[in-house]
Amino acid sequence: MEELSKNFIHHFIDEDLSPGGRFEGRTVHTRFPPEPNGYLHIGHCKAMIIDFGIAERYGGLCNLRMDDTNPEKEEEEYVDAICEDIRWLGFSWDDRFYYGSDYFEKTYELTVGLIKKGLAYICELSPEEFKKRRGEIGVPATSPYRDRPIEESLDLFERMKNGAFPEGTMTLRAKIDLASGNFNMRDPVLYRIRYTHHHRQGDKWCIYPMYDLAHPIQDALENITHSMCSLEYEDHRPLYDWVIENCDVPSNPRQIEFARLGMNYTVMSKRKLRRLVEEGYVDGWHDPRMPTLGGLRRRGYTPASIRNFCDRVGVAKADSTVDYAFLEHCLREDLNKNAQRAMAVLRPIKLVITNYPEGKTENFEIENNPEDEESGTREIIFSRELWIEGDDFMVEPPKKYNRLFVGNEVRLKSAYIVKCTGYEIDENGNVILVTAEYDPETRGGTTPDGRKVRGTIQWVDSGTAIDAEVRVYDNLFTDPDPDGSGKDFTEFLNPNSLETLRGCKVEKSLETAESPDTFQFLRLGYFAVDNKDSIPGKPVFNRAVALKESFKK
RNA sequence: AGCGGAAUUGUGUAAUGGUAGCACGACAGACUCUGACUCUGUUUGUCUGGGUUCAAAUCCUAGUUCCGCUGCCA
Repeated sequence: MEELSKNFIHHFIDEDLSPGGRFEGRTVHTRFPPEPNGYLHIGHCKAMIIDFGIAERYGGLCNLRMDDTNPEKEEEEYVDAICEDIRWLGFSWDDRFYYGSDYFEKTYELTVGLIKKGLAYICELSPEEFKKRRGEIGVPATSPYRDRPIEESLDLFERMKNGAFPEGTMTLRAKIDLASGNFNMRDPVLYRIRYTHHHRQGDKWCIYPMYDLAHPIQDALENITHSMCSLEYEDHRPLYDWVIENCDVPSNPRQIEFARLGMNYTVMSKRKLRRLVEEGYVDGWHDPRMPTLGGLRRRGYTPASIRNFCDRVGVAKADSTVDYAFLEHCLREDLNKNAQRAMAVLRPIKLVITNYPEGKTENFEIENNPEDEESGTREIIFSRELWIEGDDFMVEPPKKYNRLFVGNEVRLKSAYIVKCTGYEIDENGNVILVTAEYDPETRGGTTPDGRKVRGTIQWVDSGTAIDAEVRVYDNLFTDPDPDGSGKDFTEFLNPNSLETLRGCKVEKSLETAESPDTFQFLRLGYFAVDNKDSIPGKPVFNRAVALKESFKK
């Protein structure tokens, strides 16, 4: 068996599986538990890589569970979107799809058991009152209700379930330790009253379990062995274990915490992403500048690139900020292998080949992806008048510039080698046209005489080119750490995060391309067609990675 | 202050007492029908002070810094 590198979770699991370990002889079983109150982002993908990945690595299973214990925030709309995003990434849960709310009945029963053991009681303190009694660091909390007789709590809990009391008037609390330094153990609330319609349970329930009660029970009922969650739940682990130990559940899952994904030039918290959407800084959850899976998809990120990224950033318990450039690297890697190429120019200027017959056209066959023979070829049309990229010509070229300037030869990709003979400028001094002569001996871009031509540029036939609108995206924030200064993160929004280029020219093949996934533009970077936004005849391109500066002085 | 965590190069992550490695970035060079990709090379790191040991990123100890918690959210 090959040696895979291990992270700290693997070490824990190996230990649990080894002879005498906690789960010796058991099948590893994990779960991915999104809360259906928003859309998934790349941070969730890291969690999926961990949850689904560990199951796969150990030959186990991973459940998908909608964590919907709070009726106030969760909506069905998100459930479908979440499933779709997970499928898009390529993870599969087969028939192991659950809702946390499916366990409400069982959770209620188990909780009654807790009360019977004298481990939970009905508390009539309001949130404000409890806050006053909660105590301080080193000062224990006080509770006038924790010695309530078991029978009385049992009765009140049942009536609470039956809707006898208004919201906020009582809760069920665990009887643990009012003096604990870990405030989560100071008789935490287990159930609260909410007369809110639940997206699946309707109005069946008016009491809802808290996460700290519901989650361990759900894990145990699903026979989860390893329950991975983010670092902020570390303080809750004693409570998680308390629930497992004291409820009559069939298994004893182990909670393991890891640091969530942080990336520079972005924000990841659902709350902040929601603000960006609701306050109109972006055009919805799927705006290509968003780190949501929907946004990344529209920006040209492939599932493979995102998964690979999340896999390679690793897992640890230290807070980390991963460089956005690494995500771009992972995309480039995938695109290089798999993306179909096409030629386009973003800031076009005209190139006239003066010794090429007027009215004549030629077809060239060009490979769709030089790294992938399976990708086939396509035809491109060549004529006397072409569009070329504005910065592929310079009046006064700096040293080492090997594209077009008067007297220099350059290769028009897959077509001919041309020599620049002149240019025209308008009244403002802008170059509006470049002239060149082609060498008929170099058809297909070859040099029969073996001469070296260093520059190769991209071009589009002017007679058949399609006018396109290209959107160029930059980071959403100007600061690598929008949260770091203590200021509101919206102060660092990048006003130039979206630039729309009109009058771009792209090759005709894009008009009929069946499913134009992703294209690479010569020397400039990679672009993706955003199918959702494209207007027939007017392809829209999104920049998928940062433009590489094409020439450095 | 109480409780719980964490510190390895610019960034992320390995090394679980035995050569501090890998990836990204940056820089330099080679190659190239994409100034892309690829390849080669370079630079920079164990938070600090003590201790144990033939040997410490790893174990002990005393500090420092950072993060999380004081919802009837998850």
